[in-house]
Amino acid sequence: MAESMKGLKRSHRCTEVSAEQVGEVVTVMGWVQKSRNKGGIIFVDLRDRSGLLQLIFEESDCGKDNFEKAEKLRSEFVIAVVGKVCKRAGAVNENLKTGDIEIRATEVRILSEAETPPFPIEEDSKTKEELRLKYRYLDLRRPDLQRNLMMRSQVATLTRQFLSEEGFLEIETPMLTKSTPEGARDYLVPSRVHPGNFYALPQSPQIFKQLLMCSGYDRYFQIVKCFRDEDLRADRQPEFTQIDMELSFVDVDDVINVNERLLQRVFKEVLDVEVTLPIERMTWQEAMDRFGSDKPDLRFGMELKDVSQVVKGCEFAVFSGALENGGSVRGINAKGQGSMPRKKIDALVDFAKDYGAKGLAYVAIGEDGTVKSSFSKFMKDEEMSALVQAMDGQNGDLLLFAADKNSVVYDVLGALRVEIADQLGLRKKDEFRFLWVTEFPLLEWSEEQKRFTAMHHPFTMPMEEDLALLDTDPGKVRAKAYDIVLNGTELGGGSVRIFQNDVQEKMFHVLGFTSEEAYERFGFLLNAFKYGVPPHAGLAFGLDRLIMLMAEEDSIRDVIAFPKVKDASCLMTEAPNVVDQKQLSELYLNIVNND
RNA sequence: GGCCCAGUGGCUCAGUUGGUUAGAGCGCCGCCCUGUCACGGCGGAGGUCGUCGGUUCGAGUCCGAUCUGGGUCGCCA
Repeated sequence: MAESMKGLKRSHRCTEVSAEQVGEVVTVMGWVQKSRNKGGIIFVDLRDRSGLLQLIFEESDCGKDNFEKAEKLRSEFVIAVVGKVCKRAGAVNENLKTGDIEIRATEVRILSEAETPPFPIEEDSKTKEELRLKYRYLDLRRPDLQRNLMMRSQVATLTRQFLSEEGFLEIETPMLTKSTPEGARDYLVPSRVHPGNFYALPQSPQIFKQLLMCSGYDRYFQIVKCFRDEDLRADRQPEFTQIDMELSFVDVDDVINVNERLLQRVFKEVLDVEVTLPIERMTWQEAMDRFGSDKPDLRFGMELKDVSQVVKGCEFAVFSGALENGGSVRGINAKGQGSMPRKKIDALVDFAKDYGAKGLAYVAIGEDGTVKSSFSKFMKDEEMSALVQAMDGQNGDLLLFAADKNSVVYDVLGALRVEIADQLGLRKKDEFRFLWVTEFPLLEWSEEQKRFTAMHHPFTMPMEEDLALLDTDPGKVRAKAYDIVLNGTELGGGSVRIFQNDVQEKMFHVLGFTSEEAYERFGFLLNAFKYGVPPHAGLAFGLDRLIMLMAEEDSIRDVIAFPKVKDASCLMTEAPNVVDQKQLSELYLNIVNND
């Protein structure tokens, strides 16, 4: 028995009504948050995306029929109310933006009744995410998610504004495109017209945006969905959104400059947070040496120290063995954690093992200066004190050491550093520490494939001074690649692209592609480059991660309207799902029975 | 694919060393209440403890498997 809203027009959102309108008649529409029936007087909190507004019903104002309707109101009913804005006669509610006023209703219409929702529609929900995602349309009514999505919209709008002012053109690129099996796993779409052939959904518009540079569009951007068929994480979804851009006639500094100004604008306007420019920069090597990570969290210290020289020659086989195999021994100093219970230290050792460490050596320095260590029996006193001194170990500190090949040592200590900071509450969400990480290695050795693979992608320009190394020592070549890091999260990354055919061919050669293979995969790009290509460079932000950090959330699921769960399914729509045999046969596909 | 955590009325949880009719708060339903806003008062309904199997005289509680969700390693050019 839903009523029509005919003849009514919403005049204000809930919190758009203020004390300035006292005496005016307004029409508000929204959801019933809560009804408090006192008998002869009924209070109703009305909710819309702007917030809450109190309605008050008395029979003397609205008449018998309307009052009886008001008595029937339950949570989540959708109603329209006409009434007069009044100063509150009773106490002011300090918790509400509209806490000093109320609407004295003269007419109410029940536009839609509602069943009791399966979980409370409220801020800071305690309800299991599983249930919230099944009823996402109800979850999205909650104020925190509404705030997040409104913030997301604001950031997107500001980004468009800013980039447009900077001369960027927004250009769309195809969603149905060609698989390029280098990199992440593709989502595939079967072609009906070409039986047995497949489109791939883009992992990024990479090649298209480079072609747009070839075509003279100069500065391109796009806020665009990208797809990767890999396992999910708190900050990884199979479909996610990038702020993607590419610029012609530029080098590293130009890309960095325009993007840090974009970040500055967005953080100022959305959060009123000042981002001081220029944003700090650090080479990849320095980031690894100091933080054991290519995306260091600068909100706290606990930097890595290389103590290989200090422990050289000691009797501890773990240390000497690592050094003999070309590795290193490094440590971090967890200040003031010397009294950490053995159980917690053991948990850290287990944590380190997850990252490939065979173990974790520690030195706990008591408040009185006594040293407890997992390896003291292998160390002479003077060796131990030299080590403690090298780590700047004070009374009450906990020193943790990893000894292995460098990549493992970095991984272990980098992760440990973050874990301990988390335990100590050093990662404050309202503190924003940006960092550019530059000079990434161009290539990394794949043990699995027994060849070099591109660390960024195969079109990344090597640094000029390292070009010669491509022939002699490819692993040492640094790239004109850069990542923007915020609070230990990779927010985005990009590179200057190769635009010279000879360099590109050399790159493919190092990657182990024959020219034929390279042409088969990227021929249209290589051909395009033959007809005049400007030097160009670009960058892409992960919009979901950006909003997650700005909204101080722990998962990008909280800033995506309809996210997927861990196994990449959607709990609400139950996608993916089976399709009709008819649909399949049109695609010349058959149901594969794995049983 | 591996490891870790969780799964008890609609929601959030408690459930002692396995032992009679499984509890609480909120929500829900009914009645009452003209200034509430965590409204209040009285009354009421509602669960067999994710699922399957096992141990036991007896299992929410122990064991195994499995499902679901989360975190993470691998993976993510």
